[in-house]
Amino acid sequence: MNDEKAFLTSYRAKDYPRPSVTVDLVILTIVDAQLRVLLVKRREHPFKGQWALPGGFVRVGESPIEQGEDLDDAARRELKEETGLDPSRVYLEQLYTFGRAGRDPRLRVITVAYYALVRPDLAPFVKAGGDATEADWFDVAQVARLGLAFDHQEIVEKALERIRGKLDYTNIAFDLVPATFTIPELRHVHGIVLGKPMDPGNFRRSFNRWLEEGRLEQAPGKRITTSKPAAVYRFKRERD
Amino acid sequence: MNDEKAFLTSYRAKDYPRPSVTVDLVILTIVDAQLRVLLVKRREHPFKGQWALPGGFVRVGESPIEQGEDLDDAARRELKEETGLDPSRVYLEQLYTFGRAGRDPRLRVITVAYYALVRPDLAPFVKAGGDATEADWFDVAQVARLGLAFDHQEIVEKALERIRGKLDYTNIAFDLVPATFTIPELRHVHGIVLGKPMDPGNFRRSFNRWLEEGRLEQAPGKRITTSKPAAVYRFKRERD
DNA sequence: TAAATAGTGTCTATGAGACATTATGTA
DNA sequence: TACATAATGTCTCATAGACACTATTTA
Repeated sequence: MNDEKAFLTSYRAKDYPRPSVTVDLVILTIVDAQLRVLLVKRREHPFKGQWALPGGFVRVGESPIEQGEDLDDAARRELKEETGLDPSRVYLEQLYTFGRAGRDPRLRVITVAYYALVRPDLAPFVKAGGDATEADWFDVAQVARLGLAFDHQEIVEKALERIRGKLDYTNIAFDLVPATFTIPELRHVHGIVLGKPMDPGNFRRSFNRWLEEGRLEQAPGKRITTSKPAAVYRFKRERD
Repeated sequence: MNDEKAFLTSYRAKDYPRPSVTVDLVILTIVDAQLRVLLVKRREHPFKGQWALPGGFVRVGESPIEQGEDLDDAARRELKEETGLDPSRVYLEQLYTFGRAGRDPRLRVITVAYYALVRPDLAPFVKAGGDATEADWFDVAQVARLGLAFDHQEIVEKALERIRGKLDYTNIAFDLVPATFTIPELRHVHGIVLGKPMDPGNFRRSFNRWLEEGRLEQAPGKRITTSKPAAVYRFKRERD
């Protein structure tokens, strides 16, 4: 026990060079029938003037008992800072960690990337430019042309890969529609994310399975349309 | 451009507290019909004397042009150091990043976890205790009882979840059999990983599909057995 | 020839994809 | 009533699970 105390004080890991660690966020939503990602314009070098993923440094404490914030908390904090949204109302998941030497030309930065799914009815409330930075939603199909800063293009692609893979065996699609939605609306979302239209009949079949499984329930009301209105559903709130 | 230079020198991120970053490895193989993980006994506090995942600090450079090693390289280096195996002959994939404040009682440590699959014919060559540390292979079903150091139990569970999920839609099972193998042998591996025996007929059906897809090919020779010997196959070497 | 294991075949249920058809609400 | 879209139904094909059966090699 004395032994342990002695060790704790003599521990020298902090004498070795340490990297900076950031969280970067791939914040996605659907606007105008396009899958869009929130980007911020860099106001400083490097990559000044280019678009980048929102993100920031993980807060680290220097004492053993006050070590700073958890990674997930850092991601939630950044989400809140960049969008103004309540993190509890947004799906957030760790994506991958990018740490190539030289990915930041200044110094060694390792970034833990997260992706977030924002329901489109909340997207308009995202205060574009939270802390006076320019920010906007971009069609994910267009970001390659923008020439993103750092390795952020790669991070966006990894996020798309992930959500496309998880789309049909998880509930994540429900975080890309408003609180209530119709079958055709959800079908369109799937089509947009996967980049190809879904068959109405086949999609409905899957949808009905989800209903039977209890992941969904019918909601009161109907959509105001110019033809036959569709029934309205909602997601039964408990996360997978 | 002058502007940029000025910024690079004045950049102050290094004045903020930074975490230590490590890579930890969940190195798996199959020994005696059990899925086993390589653990090392800690020789220092904290958790002195307890079993832990092998791992180590990511090497970080302090100059912008010499920033240290990539994360994947750090994982490969640790793998080589801990097992003596050629990393090019081992399947290695980033798993998840664990960074809860307090997970290391000494100071803030964020660890990027990787998992590795070692072919069982290579496992005996793993020099248990590479750098004079005690090391051994443990049945994954038993590690919970050992009381692993840090949050390593959680990391192992995440690795198992990952490989179980990827088992039937990727080629990873081929990294848990010797270079040549029979259908029953591969079937046993699947059964061991998933924790339940596979049906011989059904498994063979899947196997034949992989053959048709060109992921496998028949190899010369047969197994020496006490009854009817099975045909021998090998994996067509190109990674998914 | 018996034992053991490799290897084959069959029946059923499930889900995906393609596509035709019917139903229902609005203008 | 016409139009638009929601909703249903059908056919085919691929795959998984359960399980019965045949074939082949060794001792």
